[in-house]
Amino acid sequence: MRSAQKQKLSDSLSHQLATCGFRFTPQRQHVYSVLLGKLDHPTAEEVFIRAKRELPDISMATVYNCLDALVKCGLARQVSLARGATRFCPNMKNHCHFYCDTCESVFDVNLPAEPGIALPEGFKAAHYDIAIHGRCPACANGGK
Amino acid sequence: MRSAQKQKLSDSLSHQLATCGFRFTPQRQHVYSVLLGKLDHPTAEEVFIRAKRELPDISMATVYNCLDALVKCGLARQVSLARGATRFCPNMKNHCHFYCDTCESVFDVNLPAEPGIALPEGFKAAHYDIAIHGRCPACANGGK
DNA sequence: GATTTGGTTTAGAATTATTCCAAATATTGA
DNA sequence: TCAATATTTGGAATAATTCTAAACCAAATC
Repeated sequence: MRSAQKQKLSDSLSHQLATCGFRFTPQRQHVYSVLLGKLDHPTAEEVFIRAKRELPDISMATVYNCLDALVKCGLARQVSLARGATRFCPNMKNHCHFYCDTCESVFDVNLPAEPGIALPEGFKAAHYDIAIHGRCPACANGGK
Repeated sequence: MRSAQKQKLSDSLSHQLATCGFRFTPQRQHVYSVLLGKLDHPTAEEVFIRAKRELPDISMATVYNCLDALVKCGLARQVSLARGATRFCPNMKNHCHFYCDTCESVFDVNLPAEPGIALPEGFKAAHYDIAIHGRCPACANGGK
């Protein structure tokens, strides 16, 4: 990534954090860059392992804190697809997730528009989470 | 519930289990009736507590086993909405879930039709899981 | 510039959620 | 009825997440 681009990213991160009353810290910056570095829906544990390469002293608690801050300020989504660890996704475009029940991989699937589901009186929707379960191409073939 | 109705339920349970190669057991029957008894999306722990009232010796491992069997044979859905325990839902009609981020309650929301999302070549969808996050009527008013 | 204030990080303990295991038991099919 | 196999049980083990207190750090105040 070019340095100017990196600068831009950290400006927007800093701004988004500030908007929600969070401080900008090296840990948060790095956790965000780890998320952006590989869009494979890592768990907190996986983010922790990746973050450690550059910040060897970062702790698990901090990774959770950073991820939560990113989610709260709208720079990442938390993805709960099955029992087991929650995953994180920095793709904030309108999309949903395909979860392969066989290999447990997650794929982003573009959504043309928000679903538009009629809610009963009084419910206030903040966001939609659509998950499609099934088999990915590799598992649909291989696994018979 | 009338006895004839109960009989019918356990017939269909027995049949569904058999179809997937599972055996019909008193524990599975009771766990299923616990789920049907209160449609509030309980966690495995909550099911365990409720099931114990009638089957005091049932174990947590059995509750998980029963719930998994019900899910696999199509009599219940597993619902992952946030970090923390998975919940279970015996409503198999076409519906989605509204999750109140404030009080953590779950509500069923009717869906007129399946969403119909275009998947990339090779992906095989088994089922859709739509969750709407936001605030329920009580929390939308009270909080704030 | 020194001080206060409060958010953040850290390591590790604690808790929660789920899975695994081996022995005992129950169910199904022959 | 008997054998074969699935299921249940209690408890141990593991995985995922949260909590806690002390140290640290940045921004606001004096």
